Amino acid sequence: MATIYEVSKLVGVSVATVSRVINGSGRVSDKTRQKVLSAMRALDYQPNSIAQSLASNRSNCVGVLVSEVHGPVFGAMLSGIEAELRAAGKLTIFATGHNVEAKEREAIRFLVSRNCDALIMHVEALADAFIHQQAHQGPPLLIMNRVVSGLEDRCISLDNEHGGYVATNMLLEMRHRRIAYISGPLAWGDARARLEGHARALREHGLKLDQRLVIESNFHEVGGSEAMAELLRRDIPFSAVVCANDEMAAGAMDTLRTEGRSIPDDISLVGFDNAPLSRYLYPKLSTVNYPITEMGRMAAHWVLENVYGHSGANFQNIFEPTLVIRASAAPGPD
Amino acid sequence: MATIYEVSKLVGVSVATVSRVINGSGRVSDKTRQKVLSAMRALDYQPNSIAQSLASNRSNCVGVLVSEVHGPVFGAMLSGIEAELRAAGKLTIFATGHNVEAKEREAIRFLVSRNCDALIMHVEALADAFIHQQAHQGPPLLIMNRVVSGLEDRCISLDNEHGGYVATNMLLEMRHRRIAYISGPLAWGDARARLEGHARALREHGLKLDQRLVIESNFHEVGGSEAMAELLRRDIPFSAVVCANDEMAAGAMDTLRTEGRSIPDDISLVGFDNAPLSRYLYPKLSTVNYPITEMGRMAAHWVLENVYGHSGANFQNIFEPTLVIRASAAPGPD
DNA sequence: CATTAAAATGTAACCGCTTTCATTCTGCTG
DNA sequence: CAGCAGAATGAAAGCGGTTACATTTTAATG
Repeated sequence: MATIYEVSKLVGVSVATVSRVINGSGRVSDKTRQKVLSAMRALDYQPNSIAQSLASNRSNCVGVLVSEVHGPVFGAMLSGIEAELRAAGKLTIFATGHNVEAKEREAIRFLVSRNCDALIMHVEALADAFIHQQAHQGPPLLIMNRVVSGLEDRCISLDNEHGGYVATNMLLEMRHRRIAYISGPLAWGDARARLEGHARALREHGLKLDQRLVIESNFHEVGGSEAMAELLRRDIPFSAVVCANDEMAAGAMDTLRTEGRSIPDDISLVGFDNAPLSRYLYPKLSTVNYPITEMGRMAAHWVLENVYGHSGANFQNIFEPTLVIRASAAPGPD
Repeated sequence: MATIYEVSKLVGVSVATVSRVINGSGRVSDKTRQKVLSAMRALDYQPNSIAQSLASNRSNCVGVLVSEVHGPVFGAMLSGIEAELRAAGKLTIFATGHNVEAKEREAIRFLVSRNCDALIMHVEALADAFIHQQAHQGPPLLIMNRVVSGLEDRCISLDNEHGGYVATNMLLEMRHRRIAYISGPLAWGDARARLEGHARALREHGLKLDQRLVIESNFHEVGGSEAMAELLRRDIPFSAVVCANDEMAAGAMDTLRTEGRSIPDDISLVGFDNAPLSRYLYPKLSTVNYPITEMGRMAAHWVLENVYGHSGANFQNIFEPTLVIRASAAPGPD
């Protein structure tokens, strides 16, 4: 590979000048610029990005910490981030934390050791304190799907409460009155917020939350399946169920079918996330859209503006979920 | 961040010695090594990976080119690659090619410009010639899901023919005799191979391929849906359908349901890929497993051995697909 | 045409590490 | 104890760029 020296020699200018045309910095006469450019082309010259990074103290890469690469959420998020960054010539690097504190820590170390210029992280196991510390000593931080107090302006998240609200509200407007709820682990903020939204919707319709119709589960398919079995076992009438995510809804659907309940004729079902699987279930699942790709884009956007100095549009912290109406919910009994 | 100089100063040795203990290269007395290590700890020293790369001409990162980051296949592949590489302290970088030739080209340029030590690529639009060229001038190459002649030992792929064979064979053993086939674009090698496997299975059972029961589609859900509609329209009896991937199977399922055909009572259905969605369909889809995560792992493995000199296990080029039996296929008519 | 500010370009230090080669220590051997 | 091989360490030249600062050109002005 040609180096900047060979280019400078070929043109008969100093490397400084070549560097200037590469970076569009400093002033270079038009004539020289053209000569340099054509020499670069002639040699098929490509700046060595590592040398650039070392000299400029800019790696032009941003680290992304996710739980897993695959799976509906992270893939989409990474996808949004990468698309945006790549268009700006920045590199996306990533590491997985598997929702385990030690691994998340280690992943951060790994990404930081690669000198990323910014860090976008989706972590669940790490404590707020650690995040604060990291925010103060490491590269600029952005936190996804979580609100860390004191760092609100660095957090990009969904208005989960509102999501829970619209899900239940839709069922209420379909005249359902006895609505069960299968929740995620209430230790997690998002699960709590979704449930609160559910409760608020009920309140606003003059109903109160019946704790016997709320089951705390684990966001997984099997959990949803078991939770639904438990609900049926309790034998308290309900005509609709909100699940705090689509996976649990899939499990719940399975149980309902096994028990001979028809969806949505006997029981209406609503999920949350609008994960790809929700379109494949039968009947197709009504759910709450989680604009995770958009949120990834926004994160990348923030980085481009605040770290790389691109001027750009306004920053949006909180995203509003919207309803996705499909076949799994129908008007309830009068 | 502390530099190697500060460490060397603190210990009272030269940077060369510190470098030796960092890399475990050269000889260092045990006493000195200990002193250096504790100094590194004291200063919370972390080698600057960029400087290391520049000096050693090794970036310790490998590039992965995929079509998309999200989606069932690539996420899983990336996941396998990353897990393996990360365990070896290597960085995985990626770019998306969107199955468009120009973009795939550009993505390669991008990854190579980042000085990756190896390149793992899943490309569909690029011609063999270009791949050959790239193999000769760029970093070591590995090609996923495609067999490029002349570079067979660099290709990791599924035995698609065998996959097509086992899918159809299962149906034949269930006494189905009239089996339709919804194919992917026959311009693609994998789609062709799968169809060939199907044909061989038929032959081995003394049947011959009825072209009227074969439809070339596009690997997408809508395509599968339309293909199934077309099959029904042709009004040629069949009791089972093999779809060349799960997405088309999902579409086909939709159409069958709309047309009032019961699965598997009226029609048995088999997919291909064992994509996550296959578990969510109703009835759950019987399919052919595509061990893409394993294949990603293997790719990473090859790189670790052949580029980074790790000694390791044997290399496997061709992976065998296996049947995943679920509810969508049942014994056929006598 | 001399003067001068601005524009264009060059010089060279530096980014933080690796690695070659030279030098200094060790501990043995005869 | 001289002589010496091998182990341990150090000195310094890169790796390929960026950039502060110095220097030379250029063009405008009186």
